[in-house]
Amino acid sequence: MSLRAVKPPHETRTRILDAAEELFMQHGFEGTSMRLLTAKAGANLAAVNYHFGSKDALVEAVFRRRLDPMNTARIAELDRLEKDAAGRAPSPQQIIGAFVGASLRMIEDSKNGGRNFIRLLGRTYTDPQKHIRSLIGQLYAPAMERFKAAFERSLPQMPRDELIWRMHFMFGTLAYTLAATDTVQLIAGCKPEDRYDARLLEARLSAFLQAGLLAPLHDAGDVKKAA
Amino acid sequence: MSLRAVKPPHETRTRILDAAEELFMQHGFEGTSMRLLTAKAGANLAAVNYHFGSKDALVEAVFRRRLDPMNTARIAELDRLEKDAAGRAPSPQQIIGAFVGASLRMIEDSKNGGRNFIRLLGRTYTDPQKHIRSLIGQLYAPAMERFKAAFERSLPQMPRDELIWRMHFMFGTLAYTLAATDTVQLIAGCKPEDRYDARLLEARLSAFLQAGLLAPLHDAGDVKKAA
DNA sequence: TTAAGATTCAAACGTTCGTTTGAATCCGAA
DNA sequence: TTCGGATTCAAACGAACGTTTGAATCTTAA
Repeated sequence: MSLRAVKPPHETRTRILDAAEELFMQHGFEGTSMRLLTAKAGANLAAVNYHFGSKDALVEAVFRRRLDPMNTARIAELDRLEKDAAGRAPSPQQIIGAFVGASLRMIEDSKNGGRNFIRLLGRTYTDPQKHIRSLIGQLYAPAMERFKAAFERSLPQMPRDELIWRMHFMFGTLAYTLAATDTVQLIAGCKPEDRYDARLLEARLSAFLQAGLLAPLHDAGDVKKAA
Repeated sequence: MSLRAVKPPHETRTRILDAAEELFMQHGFEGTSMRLLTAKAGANLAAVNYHFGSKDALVEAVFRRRLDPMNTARIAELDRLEKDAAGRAPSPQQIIGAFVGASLRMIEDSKNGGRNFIRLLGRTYTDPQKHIRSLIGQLYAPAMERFKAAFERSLPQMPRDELIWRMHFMFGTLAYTLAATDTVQLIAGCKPEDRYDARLLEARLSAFLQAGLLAPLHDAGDVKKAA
């Protein structure tokens, strides 16, 4: 039919996921109504419940669609690094690159909603709803264990507690950097355009993260920097 | 009246702010209904609109109550550092300590809702609603300019662009660390109890931030670490 | 004690929310 | 061409939302 031909060539399911990705980023989960969402997707109001079951299930589908392949790619990249290292452990810099690269590569494809998703993802780590946070944690778990083990092998002299905290800090820096767009202007004077020069951002971010990860160890008692 | 005596001794306005702080942290702004909020505060449903005008105005009041004094304290601490330095610029480590310390000191007071607020604040930097982000930015602006100038004086050899990004990264690490509570378990094995040993957390965080801020500069072209 | 302003209260307002329903329509296989 | 499952559609559901109202109550000062 002619009316049908006007719609984008994607399936309804995909159009809904795309619209959800963008609107969730713009207005949040609760701030995005089914009516607005289905209208943007060019679908009927009932389409979400038909295809996904509920709004919550749609949220889950939005994250699964992108996060599973992204973490699979991370693990594959880490596998490749360890294979190339031929027995020796990859360097912290390489491991950081494998983790960060996947996010920044997705920022670059501006045609698809990859950039939108990354920004949405970065914010969702701290979502108020516990079941959403635990979903994210669950989707990340395999990659996280894998990278933790890689860092442990690469930094055998670092106490486990300390490593976990530094991974936490690194993850946080990445998450915030990806989620915060105009908040960058919190520190005034930053041109928001070059946020999306992914190469430059990756260079800056990697340098920061690597230095933080390798920071001199502190004493537990009183704290003076060791270097 | 005896009924009145049962209520906490605070004024209604204060009880509402306290309840809002906690519920906004637990359920988010949109996820917290006026009915739940006023019930927790022991106030009538209409009390929020009477005392604050609207829900949005309440959100603003929640942030102003804590953020203004916190940033005033930050600036005062920085003033003290610069006075003690007697002409010379305070060290990056000292400047970081002045900024981070204010947040972590507020985490420690567990009687008041300071800890709740800090976690709420850490998440709100990336809130979907633009007017909320810009409110936060507005409340931070004076302190941010002040600290940016202090870092510039302390690190005269660092390019301005680079410094802004590194401040952005530092701010992100702090924000995420404060907002992410159970997300720490993303990197499995972390005991959530010692999150609130503020001294230890501050030591770890400061070491990480300082190393990141002072990371070797990279070349703009291809990126290999300089050290 | 009384008058006046501040505050609280129960009740209701209109709107929007996510979801459900059952009929209409599409579409590939028989 | 015809049938049957998949999909779309308009319409409606009850619930929950933020806000408003006007009377009741408390508080304070004359």
